[in-house]
Amino acid sequence: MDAAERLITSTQELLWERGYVGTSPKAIQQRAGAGQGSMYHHFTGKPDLARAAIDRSATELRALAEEKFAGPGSAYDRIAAYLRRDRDVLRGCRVGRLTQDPDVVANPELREPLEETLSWLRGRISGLIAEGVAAGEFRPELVPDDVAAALVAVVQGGYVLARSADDPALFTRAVEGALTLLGGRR
Amino acid sequence: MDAAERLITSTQELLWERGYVGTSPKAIQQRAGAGQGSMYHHFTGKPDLARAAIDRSATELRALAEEKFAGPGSAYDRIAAYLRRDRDVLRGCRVGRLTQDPDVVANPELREPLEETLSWLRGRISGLIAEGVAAGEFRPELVPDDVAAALVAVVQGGYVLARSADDPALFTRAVEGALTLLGGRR
DNA sequence: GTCTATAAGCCGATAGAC
DNA sequence: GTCTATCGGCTTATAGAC
Repeated sequence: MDAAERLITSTQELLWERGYVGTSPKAIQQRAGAGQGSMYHHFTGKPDLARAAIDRSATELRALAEEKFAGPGSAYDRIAAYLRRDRDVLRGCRVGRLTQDPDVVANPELREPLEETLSWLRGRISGLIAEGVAAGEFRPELVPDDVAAALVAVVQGGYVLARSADDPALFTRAVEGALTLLGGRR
Repeated sequence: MDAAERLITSTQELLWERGYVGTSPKAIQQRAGAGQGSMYHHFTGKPDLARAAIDRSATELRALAEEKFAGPGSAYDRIAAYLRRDRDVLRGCRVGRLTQDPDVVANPELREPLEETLSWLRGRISGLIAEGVAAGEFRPELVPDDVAAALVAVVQGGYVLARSADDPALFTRAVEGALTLLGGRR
């Protein structure tokens, strides 16, 4: 693994753990085992490197989600598989957490991959809801885009609850509550 | 308003805007119009002042929520009133956002008010769900604690969605989706 | 109570040698 | 490509005068 690559993965880790404001070039360099010169040779600065790292994390997240969305079973089954997928809950969401970073949200270059990822997620789930409604699996009054937003929000908010109490079980509670509300094969 | 008071409210604002890691004593002092000496006279340091500010924000949040929970109408009505209450959505949650701050979560003194607040919120909503189930207003299979966690998560996650897209409407989508799923007076 | 002075170290970056 | 040197400014205090 070359230096540029190590810088990106180290930045991914630090952004996940400490956010953008809490991550310094120095910390990135130390974790990557690279010097100042190396970092500023490969990237124009902290925002440039962060963008590369966020893009990488976004791609990883989509792949993990798609694995469940494309799995077997009914629309409900696939949504449930996504919501219940193995997560290191107390670490939070590698993409969603950056939403709380003022310097990320204020910078269109850095916010773009966040918006794209969460938008894709909503769209993917919305399609499954529509599919389930058409199949008579879900109540017909469900508005796919709204329900999808609610489900994505439950995941993001589940992390918040879990971290506030230092207890992953609260994430599970929120997800199970949402699945009961969704109520498949009524 | 004396200096100690101005320091607390300034810290509340900055924690809300920039989080704990992103808020420096210097920035607090400038916003409060107070000097170094003043701040370190009234508080032992940044964590001490932050704790006072977080306690204050937590109290404010509970009061705003209780206003809706204690309002008129059925259980569904009161939950809907809470979920739909006026919010400056793009600012995020003054309490929930601190959950993403590694230095807050790592410090039991700072995490405590977060846990208490979100726990109280879940408990309050759980009680309303149980009330609604008993009244035949909600489906009997709803598990109050789980549904309450899901609804609190929708609010916290709604902020995430809205901030990711710089669009408050996504918060509204998530909340309306959740209310449809909850489906009062079935 | 509030002020100013001082501190060691980090922040994000640039410059130029190798 | 990577290294070291240097930069002005910020960080989180502490000390002591007023």
